[in-house]
Amino acid sequence: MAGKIESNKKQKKDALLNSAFEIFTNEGFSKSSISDIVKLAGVAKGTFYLYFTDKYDIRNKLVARKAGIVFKRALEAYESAPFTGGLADAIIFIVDNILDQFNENKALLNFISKNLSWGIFKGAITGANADSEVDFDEFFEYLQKITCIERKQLEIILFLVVEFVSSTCYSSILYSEPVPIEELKPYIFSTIKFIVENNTSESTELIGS
Amino acid sequence: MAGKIESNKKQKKDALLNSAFEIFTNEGFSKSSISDIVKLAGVAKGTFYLYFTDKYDIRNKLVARKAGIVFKRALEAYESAPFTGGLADAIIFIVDNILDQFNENKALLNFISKNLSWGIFKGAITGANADSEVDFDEFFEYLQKITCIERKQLEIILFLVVEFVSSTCYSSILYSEPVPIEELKPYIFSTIKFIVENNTSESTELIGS
Amino acid sequence: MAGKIESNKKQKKDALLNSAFEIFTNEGFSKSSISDIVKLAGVAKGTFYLYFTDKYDIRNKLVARKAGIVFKRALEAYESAPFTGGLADAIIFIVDNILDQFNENKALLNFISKNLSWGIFKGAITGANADSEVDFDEFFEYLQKITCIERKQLEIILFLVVEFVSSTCYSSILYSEPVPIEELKPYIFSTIKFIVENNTSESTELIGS
Amino acid sequence: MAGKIESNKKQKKDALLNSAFEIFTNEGFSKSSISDIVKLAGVAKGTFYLYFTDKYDIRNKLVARKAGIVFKRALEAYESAPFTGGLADAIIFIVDNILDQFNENKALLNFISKNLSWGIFKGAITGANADSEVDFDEFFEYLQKITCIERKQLEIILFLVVEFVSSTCYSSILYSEPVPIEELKPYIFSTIKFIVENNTSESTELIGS
DNA sequence: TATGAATGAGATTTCATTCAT
DNA sequence: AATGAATGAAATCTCATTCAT
Repeated sequence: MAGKIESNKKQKKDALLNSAFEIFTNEGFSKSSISDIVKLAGVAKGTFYLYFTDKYDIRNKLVARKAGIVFKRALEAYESAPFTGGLADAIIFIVDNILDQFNENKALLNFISKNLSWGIFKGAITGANADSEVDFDEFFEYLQKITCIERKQLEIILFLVVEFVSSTCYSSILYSEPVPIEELKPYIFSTIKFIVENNTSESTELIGS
Repeated sequence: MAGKIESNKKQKKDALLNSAFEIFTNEGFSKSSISDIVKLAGVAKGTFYLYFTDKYDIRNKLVARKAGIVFKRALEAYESAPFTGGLADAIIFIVDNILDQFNENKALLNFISKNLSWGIFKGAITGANADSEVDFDEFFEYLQKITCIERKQLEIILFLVVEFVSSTCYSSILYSEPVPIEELKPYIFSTIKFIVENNTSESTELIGS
Repeated sequence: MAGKIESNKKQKKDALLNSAFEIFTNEGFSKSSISDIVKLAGVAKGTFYLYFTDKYDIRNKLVARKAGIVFKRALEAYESAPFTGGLADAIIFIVDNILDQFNENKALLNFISKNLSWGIFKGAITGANADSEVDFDEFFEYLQKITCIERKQLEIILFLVVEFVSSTCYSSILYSEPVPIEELKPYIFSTIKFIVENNTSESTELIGS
Repeated sequence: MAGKIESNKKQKKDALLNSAFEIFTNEGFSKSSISDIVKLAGVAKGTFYLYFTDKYDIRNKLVARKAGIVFKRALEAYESAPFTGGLADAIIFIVDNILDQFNENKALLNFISKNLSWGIFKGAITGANADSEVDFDEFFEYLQKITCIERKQLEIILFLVVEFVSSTCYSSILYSEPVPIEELKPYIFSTIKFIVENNTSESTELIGS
């Protein structure tokens, strides 16, 4: 019984999140209204305020959730691939997978890249956010363990990579500007390789890979 | 005196642009209203609509104008400096100057980086936009001439650099995340150097420098 | 009590309709504002938009409703009168009653005749409009049954009468132009008599009257 | 020289009248603005106020002018036709011609019938209005002379005919409701014949026709 | 929990009119 | 006579938020 109520609650919340994503990507955030979202979700206006404090709240939870899903998929692909190579190659593998996902789902790219900042990314990392699909903290510790790179250095590297990739892929995938993504990939990958290898000791290797 | 009317018009338009910048940076774009802007500018509400179609219009014109000013200053500093070095060093010089400007004026950074995309950047390049302070087209041709790099290649390089710098400096300067800008600069500069040199023939040098 | 909410809604809508009529007839349609209407109705501005899409919407609903009331009253008078005579006399009786109503309430005449067209009249006939006080469809079928005139013929006759009466009574009642209504009535009635009798078989009589 | 200035003035005024007609018929009176009119006319806003006091003023002058043109044409056709018959037939001839003109130019019908009232019609009759193309006064005296009907009687007859025709032809020509104009004409004409003949002595004939 | 009618501040936008040139 | 930039009151319409049910 309680479970049914629980799942019913989850259902409404999910309906709101899905509707919000639909509206945000179609109309743009500033032109989206809570009225639109609840109408599409098929719930009453008041219900919105039971789960979210305002438009910004639902957006942030949505970004973390969507980014998490993308990231989780890429990680799963990486883990199930017969993989050998250093940290740089591992990151490139993951980035490549993410770029492909975005290429398939441009609305998603548009939404995430317009709203994902390093701040939200780090916020998601804390693991406090229940809406995120991944525990970034775990992933971080995992990376530290297998690369033997100190936390701060690792954070800088990831920061540079994340910012570089997200900002360049945006206009390339969505508008083929200045060139289509397939043409841009070599530049992106070689730069990632440089960023990673130039900032880690030469001997760094993925332990256990 | 037809000139008097013209100068009066320019004055009104400038007052609106300046006020809009003030309001946008203090209140944030979505919380800024046209009412606020005209009040601060000291003009009537209807006057706003003589010069701009809506809030988005004035924002875009403002971004191009402000970005142009920053860029122009950096270029002037570069040109008046006793400079020797390759293209990479030239770009690094300019980027360094821009980062310093942003560090001094964080509101400006916040405003520009939230709204400047490669699209707007390229839009500004066409020179069609009368609100821009620089003719990027000229600059582009100038670069081509002195570097002997073909247009497309040059565009990709600039794209990578612009996106990389603008996305990384944002959280570093404004929030010191993941590290303060001075600590991040070495990473940024080495990456720029890599991007430029890895994508140009080794012999590329700034002619006449 | 769901009924309480329903009756509350009806109350608000009625308040808006009544206020709109008041404002429209006093100020004229184009000088009436939604602000004025809601102020008089004692509801919030937003409430207006819960029930009507704009000024035109409330006007059309108002015309149908008011015209329906006038018509209904005339019909009731006709039905409760000890009446003998043909179709022409029946219509004249009804028209006479309507003219008297308008003569008593010139604001109503002004409002209706400026906005009532055969289109709206026919629209009201469909019965789709819930704001109309009469089911014109029923009335139409009723007329057909008792007069044995085919639908199309009946429609033309009514059209001619309605247009003739509404257009002539307007300036006569409101401005006594070219002559006061009492002086004009003989002309109107004899013309109605001609229109009806000239376009129906001589034997047409109201069955059951 | 003075003539040139005079004609220049007339040119501007005409441009304004023509543009106003264009805008009124396309956008509807209430949605037409003086801005739109002057833009289409290619004159400055201030110029409008040199010739007209406001939107209503230009509309009324326009109605009188347009109605006058239509009427004048019908009269000319009547005068140049080899005509025999009574007053009723003469009026029917003129009405028929007007209906044909309206059928050819529905925007004109829409504009005139929405704005022509007996008041404006009579106002036009005074001949004071320089924008009217006809001197209705003359026409009226002419009619009196040849029909020997007293002024008041004549006015009532014309009033009934004008209102009857204008209100019925509107929805018939524009919307074919309740039937197309060609199908409605017999009803209109027979009613006109009735109105005229029933209200004049039997011997009334057009003298000199 | 869930609803959705009601709110009303406030945002955007229009436009007749003026007046210095 | 002609212009058109400027005005600013006033209109329309939106929408986050509340609260009685």
